[in-house]
Amino acid sequence: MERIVKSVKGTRDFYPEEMAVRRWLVSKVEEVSSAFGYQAYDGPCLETIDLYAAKSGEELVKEQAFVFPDRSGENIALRPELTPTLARMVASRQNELVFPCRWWSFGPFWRYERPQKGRTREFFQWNIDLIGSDHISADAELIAVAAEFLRGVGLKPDQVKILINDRRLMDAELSRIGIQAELKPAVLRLIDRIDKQTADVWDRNALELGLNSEQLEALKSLLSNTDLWQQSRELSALFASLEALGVREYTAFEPKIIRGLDYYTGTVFEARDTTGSFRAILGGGHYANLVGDVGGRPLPGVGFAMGDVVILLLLESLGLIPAVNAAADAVFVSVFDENCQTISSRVSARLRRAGFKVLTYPGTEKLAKQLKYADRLGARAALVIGPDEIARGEVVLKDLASRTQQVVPEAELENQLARILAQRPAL
RNA sequence: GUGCCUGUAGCUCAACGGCAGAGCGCCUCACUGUGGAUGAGGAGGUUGAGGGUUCGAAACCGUCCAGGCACCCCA
Repeated sequence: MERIVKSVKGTRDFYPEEMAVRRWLVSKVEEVSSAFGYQAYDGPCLETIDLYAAKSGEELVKEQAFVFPDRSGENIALRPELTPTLARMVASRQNELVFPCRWWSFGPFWRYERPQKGRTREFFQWNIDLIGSDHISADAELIAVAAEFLRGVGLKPDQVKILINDRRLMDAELSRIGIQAELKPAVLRLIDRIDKQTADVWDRNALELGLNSEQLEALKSLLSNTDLWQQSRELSALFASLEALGVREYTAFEPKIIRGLDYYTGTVFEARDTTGSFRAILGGGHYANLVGDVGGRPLPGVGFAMGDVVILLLLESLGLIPAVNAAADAVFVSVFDENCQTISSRVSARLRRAGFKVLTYPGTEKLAKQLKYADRLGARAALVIGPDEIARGEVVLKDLASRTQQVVPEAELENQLARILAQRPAL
């Protein structure tokens, strides 16, 4: 077995079963994206390192991107995120695009990280952005998109929550309790990891940063104040908007949500399972200037990204991934023997032209083996056409799910097949 | 990139330094033109890889690989 060449660390093979699940996920993503009027787009998977260098200093690119020289010596990166690509694409056509524009994308990304549960080196990510609006209802819309997606895959408000905060509010609050501007970035980072450290360790880290004990107490009290959002005009409007959009129950204010990416300037949000046993499902926020780093005129927007790994782990754990079977609506046409091969081929072709999904057995193995094959593929129906049936112009039509069969005149085949396929398979 | 844990048949796991096994799954045959049953057979392993210790290693020791947990970061 070890003679088989290994796959690259942190990558996954998608066998038909996994591929079916991925395609199902993408179909849900596309469904909700289209429902809100978003258009699909994509960029290249290869980018020059310069695209990311604009945001130099960020760990995401310096430490976590796959970077290698191409044959001419130029440094190429496998895209670790889509936002810089999006920024370039928007900036290049800033004069012709219709703003605000609503774009979504689903594709592969790579990050050179230590793989563990919920984190791989190659993953797929849904990106969705509304670009060119500063209005709070744009923020509300993206959060509603996220909520409707979660609802669409069967998650209930008690299983998953979109936690929302606003960096402007936090900035104002930090000022109010007397934290100097230079200290704010470090304090924000500290807030971001409050749930990862024990209370006394966190307190000690806060004091080491330079906070005095009154500031520490004030900070802790504001982080536990779940009504703090009412002091923010933006967040008040946002939650009212979410109420009107019918997704309020999927959302909650959470002052501990900061998000790591620097370019968020307003609303920030992330979705988590309520048991807290998984990583963040999706994360996003409002940015003041998408295209500034790549040489365009300032353009605000809001967007989020969702990786395929965590959401699928969560859905799997809750039994929400539907059994997807490519052959569930297929008809299996058996081949009785060498002499019946032609008639089986004819019937197959006729059924395919009539719109059925038809597969046959290559060769003339004994019927039992052929039917077992059809059964294991999960085909819905099977045909047996032997000498007796040919002589009478009939076909044996088996309903593989109910384990029943009937003899039907050849002319009736399409009708009877359609009838069986229309029924829910009995389990 | 750091620390810790794990790795035995396709899957789930046994074997506490002494012949590498079970259940499920898989294949074949029977039930003489029919698939989730039953019965009878069978295949499948260099114990993640390559070293060391030992009379003897799946087990003990160090290296590498892979996965998981905590950091880091984030989807």
